[in-house]
Amino acid sequence: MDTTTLDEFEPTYEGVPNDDIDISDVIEVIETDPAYSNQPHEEESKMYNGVDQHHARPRCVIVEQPAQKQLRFRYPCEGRSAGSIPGVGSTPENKTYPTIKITGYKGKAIVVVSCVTKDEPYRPHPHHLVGREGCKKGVCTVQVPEDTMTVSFQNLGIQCVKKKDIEEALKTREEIRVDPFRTGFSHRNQPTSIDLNAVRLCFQVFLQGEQRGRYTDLPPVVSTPIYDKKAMCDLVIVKLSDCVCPVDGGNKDLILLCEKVAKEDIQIRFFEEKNNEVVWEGYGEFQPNQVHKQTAIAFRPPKYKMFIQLRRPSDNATSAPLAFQMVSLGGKRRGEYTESTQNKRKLLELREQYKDTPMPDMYRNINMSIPPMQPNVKDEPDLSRSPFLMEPSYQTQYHPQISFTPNIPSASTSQPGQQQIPSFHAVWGSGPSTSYEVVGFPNISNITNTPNIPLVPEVGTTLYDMDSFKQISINTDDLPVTSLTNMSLTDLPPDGMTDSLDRLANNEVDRHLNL
Amino acid sequence: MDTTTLDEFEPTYEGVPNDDIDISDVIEVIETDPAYSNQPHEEESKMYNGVDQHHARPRCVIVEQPAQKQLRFRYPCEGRSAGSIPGVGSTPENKTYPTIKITGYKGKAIVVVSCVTKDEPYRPHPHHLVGREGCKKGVCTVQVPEDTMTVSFQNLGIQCVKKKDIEEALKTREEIRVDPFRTGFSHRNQPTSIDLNAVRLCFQVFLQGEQRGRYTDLPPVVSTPIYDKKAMCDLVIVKLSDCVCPVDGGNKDLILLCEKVAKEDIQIRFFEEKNNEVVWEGYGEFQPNQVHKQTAIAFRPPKYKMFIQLRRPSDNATSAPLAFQMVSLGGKRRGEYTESTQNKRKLLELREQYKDTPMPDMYRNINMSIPPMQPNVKDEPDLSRSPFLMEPSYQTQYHPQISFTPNIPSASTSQPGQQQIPSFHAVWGSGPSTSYEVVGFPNISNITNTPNIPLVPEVGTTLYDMDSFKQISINTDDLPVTSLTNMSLTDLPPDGMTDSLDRLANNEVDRHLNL
DNA sequence: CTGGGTTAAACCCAG
DNA sequence: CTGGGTTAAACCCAG
Repeated sequence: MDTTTLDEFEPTYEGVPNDDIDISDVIEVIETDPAYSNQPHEEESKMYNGVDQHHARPRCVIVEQPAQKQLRFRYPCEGRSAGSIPGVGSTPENKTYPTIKITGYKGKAIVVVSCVTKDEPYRPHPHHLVGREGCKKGVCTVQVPEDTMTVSFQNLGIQCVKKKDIEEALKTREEIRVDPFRTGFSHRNQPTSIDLNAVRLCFQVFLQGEQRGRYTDLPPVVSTPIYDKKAMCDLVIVKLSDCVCPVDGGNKDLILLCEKVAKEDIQIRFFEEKNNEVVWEGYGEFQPNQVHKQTAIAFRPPKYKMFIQLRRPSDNATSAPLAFQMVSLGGKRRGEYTESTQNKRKLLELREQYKDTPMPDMYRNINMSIPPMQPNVKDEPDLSRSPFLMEPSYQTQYHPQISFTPNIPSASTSQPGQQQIPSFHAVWGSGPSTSYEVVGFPNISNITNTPNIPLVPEVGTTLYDMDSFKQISINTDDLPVTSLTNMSLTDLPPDGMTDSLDRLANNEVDRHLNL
Repeated sequence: MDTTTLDEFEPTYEGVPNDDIDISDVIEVIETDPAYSNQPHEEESKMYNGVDQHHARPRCVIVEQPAQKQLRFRYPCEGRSAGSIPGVGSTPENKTYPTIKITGYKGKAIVVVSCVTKDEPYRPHPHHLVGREGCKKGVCTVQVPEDTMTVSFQNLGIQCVKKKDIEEALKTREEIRVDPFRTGFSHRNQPTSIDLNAVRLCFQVFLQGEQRGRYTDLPPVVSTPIYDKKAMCDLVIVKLSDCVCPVDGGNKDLILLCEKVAKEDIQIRFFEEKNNEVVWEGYGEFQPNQVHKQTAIAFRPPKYKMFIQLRRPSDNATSAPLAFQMVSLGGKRRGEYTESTQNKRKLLELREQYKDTPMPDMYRNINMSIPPMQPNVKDEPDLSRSPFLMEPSYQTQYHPQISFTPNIPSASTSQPGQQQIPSFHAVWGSGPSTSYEVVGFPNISNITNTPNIPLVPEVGTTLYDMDSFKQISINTDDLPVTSLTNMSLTDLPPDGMTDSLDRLANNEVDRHLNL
């Protein structure tokens, strides 16, 4: 192995970067080492100073990766510090920074940090590392403290070059001979091939050999990619115009405000979970041109789609499933009828009331008439043209709730798994019918024994009067039930279940103020 | 008066710009004329060639002003033509261009067009005029056809300089001595003082004197300002999340998508017109930070506010008005009750049906109980804390429609007064009551004579069944009317009245495709 | 000074 | 080639 004399290297006190190191000299190691490559350096360990060379080969290990998207790259023209790359695990209370540790060696060492391209081969990246300490000509050179053999880079910013300056920046890099993977600098001539929104940190460690001033290099190590926060922002729903919609998606677009998205690369995913498993998902319908200025999307919620099959409880046998789409009556002739919906609050109350009563899953045990559909029903049958639509029997009396949960990152920390998940509610529309969602419940009489309906209901009991009335109509079957079909969930104020999303729909745009 | 020899001036055939004119020489006129100023040139007319100097002083008149915001200024780096400024009156069918005419003179003349600042004094503006013909060094020089003495500038684009290049651009302008109002070029040192988003065209006309090659200048004329289309765009509502809301504004924000607006300088105005007069207006409530990325606004619709007073028809005497705010019952305790609304379609039908029946204005002749409010009611009484709120008598049975009209510029032309005005509907909420909006109508029996209500209404007649049922309940007064109070207008599909806005809410985001 | 929103400058796609 | 949307670069405000 070659070692290199680093004449000017004058170690300062431990742990403090040495601004006097001339990178070119450190780089000499690389330049003059014919065996240098990306492969493990098999022979090297034996000559390291102070190493137990039989138990551990000296290595550079990244013990704290840089955060991926926490830092905005800054242009030189912004005339300011470029900030500090935090560590992945950094929190406001416990800040961390990208950190490396040299294992299998104790003694003098120098680290040179530079930007390389995100993708292999890891070419020198024109962006500059800047910071209070050790940064010169876009690379950062620090002496490793001998007690810990660990360096935490507390002030490493990324100063991005503009396209026009790529060539110049790479020329500089070539001059100081920082090309960790020996890829050369030919990419300087295809400036557009370089992704300016992502870099990796590359750590090159130089160990002092037996003679003071002579150094040997370890294989370079690259970090996980770092993305420019400005370009690659997290997906964030800032606000939603509505937090309820009919099960068939309705005939009105919703509007979602969001952080910058690319109109050709964005979806709105609705999903339903049960016991932590996704039991249903659907996507908001919109064309790329419905993405407004990259920050808002007008879309139609998905239809809640399901299948129908026979099932025999004794042996769990099932028939082949048929696609089955529930539509509100309003869907029959678009624009013709009111979209009637069901009182969610009441349903929840009923559920709560009967939650200990053994009964089949509400999602299946329903009093529903099934039209004689063809076995090979298309995935999305155009029910508006179905002959069965005119069948009264097709008018469903099924009114469960579904909820799905847009992914809302919590405000300040981006810890996965700690997200606040407001829910969005689809509501079952209903046409005229004489039975209702409560048909799935036993003991229906329990909630229909309120025979005295005040003609002018007292304020504060309105809802209950309505329910009573409804039950009566269900049981007596002598009143047109159109009276039941117009409770609008969209008019419902938030309750416990919709509260978080309602906040989103009403206040979340202010979050920048409140953080 | 001085005249100037324009040695190199070789007139080409009429009406065609002469690229060979050296502007500097034309400008000599200005430079060497000590009397030159912004004031009218009193003495000049007598010496013009071919002029009836007793009847008209030669003048340059702008016969077609440039369009104000139709052209995007282009940077040199965009490497392309900068387009053509249309005339104010330009339409796709009949394109016009900025045009000047020289009156009171017939003969050889040259026009020099350059950009000056929007505000007085009209200093040379660094932006360049570019175009196919006659444009050099940022100014345009054209020979005036002698037959018409009119020049229409069919290809005049504005190439904007970037801030850094202001100084250089003004230096060039100084070199060619184009400074129509003799303001000098000192503003070159305060580049930030120059508004780069607006210019005026300045026309300087030089008349050929008796001797060929000798020219005299007319007072410079400036056009109306031209704004960079990119910077100063028209206010456009692209989409609205909802086209109905409760009269009290509701408890849900609406979202409006728009073209770029400044968050500190934008309002959402709601207004109601009657016979072309604005009878009510209100503003959407939002904070500047509710403006999302300059292109969307989350806001709360205004409350529809009114006053109450006594009026004696015989002499038109009126009492002092009291402020009166109608609220839906849902407003009483937020989150407590459903926001009940009224079936707008039916109301419209009723109106249509009775439109020829003499009756008082629906907006006043209503069966409404008024709580004993204090004379000095605040403008926006906090009704949620009012003791009267608990009074059943306060529950209004008043259900008119109000509509107001967001200002939607028509797509391609910006002709004032030719706008398509979709309407937005506020709906009156209602609590339980035994009478309804129809109380204002005579002959109520006319619409209640449908005694046979099918128990299972036929599909397609649902709405009518509902109406029949409702009327019955109104007349028999023996059914709880909660059944009536839950027809959600927000669930209503568009009808004729809401159609245009509904299209806005659903499709307008696509308009870029369809134009 | 920082984070981060907004504007000005460049770039580039679709018709 | 155009109009006009989008990205990259600069600028700048508020805490």
